[in-house]
Amino acid sequence: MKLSQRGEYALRALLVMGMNHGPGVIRIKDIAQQQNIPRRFLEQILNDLKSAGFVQSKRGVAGGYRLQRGPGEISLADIIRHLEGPLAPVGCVSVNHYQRCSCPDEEKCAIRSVMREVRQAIVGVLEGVTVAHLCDRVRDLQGPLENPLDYVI
Amino acid sequence: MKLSQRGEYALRALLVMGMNHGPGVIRIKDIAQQQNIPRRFLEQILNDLKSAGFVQSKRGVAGGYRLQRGPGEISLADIIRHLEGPLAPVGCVSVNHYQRCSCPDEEKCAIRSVMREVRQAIVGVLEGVTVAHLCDRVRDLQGPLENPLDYVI
DNA sequence: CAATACTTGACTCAATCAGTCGGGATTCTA
DNA sequence: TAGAATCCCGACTGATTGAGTCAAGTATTG
Repeated sequence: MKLSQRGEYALRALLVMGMNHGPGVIRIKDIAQQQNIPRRFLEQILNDLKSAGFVQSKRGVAGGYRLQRGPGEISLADIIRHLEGPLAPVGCVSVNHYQRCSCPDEEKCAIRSVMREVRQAIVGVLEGVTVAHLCDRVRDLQGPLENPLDYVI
Repeated sequence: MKLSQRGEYALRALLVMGMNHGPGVIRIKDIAQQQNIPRRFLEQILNDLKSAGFVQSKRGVAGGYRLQRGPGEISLADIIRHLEGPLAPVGCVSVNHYQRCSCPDEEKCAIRSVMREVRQAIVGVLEGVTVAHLCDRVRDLQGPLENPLDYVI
């Protein structure tokens, strides 16, 4: 029940890209600085997000990254599933990555039935939140007083 | 967002002890056989559960393990917290094991606010289920037709 | 062409996971 | 009181994962 550092960095980076979504791109270096993420490591992560289709990149001098789809079309569930594997706490209740467990009778397993509820609870939250929602939250948390260019994530 | 093998074995073992709760004890060997758990590994796990106060043991010929507290007083949240650490997906939303993260401003962090919801969802389920509840579920899932001595977990 | 970015793959180092193993300490029973 | 059955304890291993680092390469623009 843990989000890795890698996963957290990815979310933060995607959020930055969400906040700045538009035709242009953002440099890795800027994201890294703004978010306190080791640059080399972030490179690796963005590369991964790219080959998974979450972001696209542009090389060369004015290069950088941007979201591939709109921020409203990327749910946290999608992202975390890609980065960390199944959301379910055990394989035997995972819908997308089901894996049989070693218990005598899965159908009658009480632990499984609880874990299914846990899974539902997690997925319920994470499916419902997109990068766009995250951006909204940032704006809410920020309050209307601050300079919109000064936002913090 | 994962329960380790160790954690799963522990839950299964505790459930067996819950189902057989009474003055007597159950042998490690029996639990291991019934639940398909490597015996040596289970020894290690039960030892841990013992020093954490979940179970007590009796040595010698008629030795074995039993729950220390009543099955209704042990929540899955307690058990999993002991075995796997924080239930929260990130340290910065953990109530019992808070840990600051590297984001610029935690109070205004949108990701954090989502993760707090995820934590709440998980904890909500796991705090509400005790070993006694698990036993009830076993009986429900089993149905009234079967021989009560034949139950399966 | 030079500077600036992204790209790719390999590499390290530490920690955690899932067990295994040997031998020791207790307790019951004959 | 011996011996068998049980739990107890610490060390050990081998594989995997986590968190980065690094070097050299490729594309783009001024």
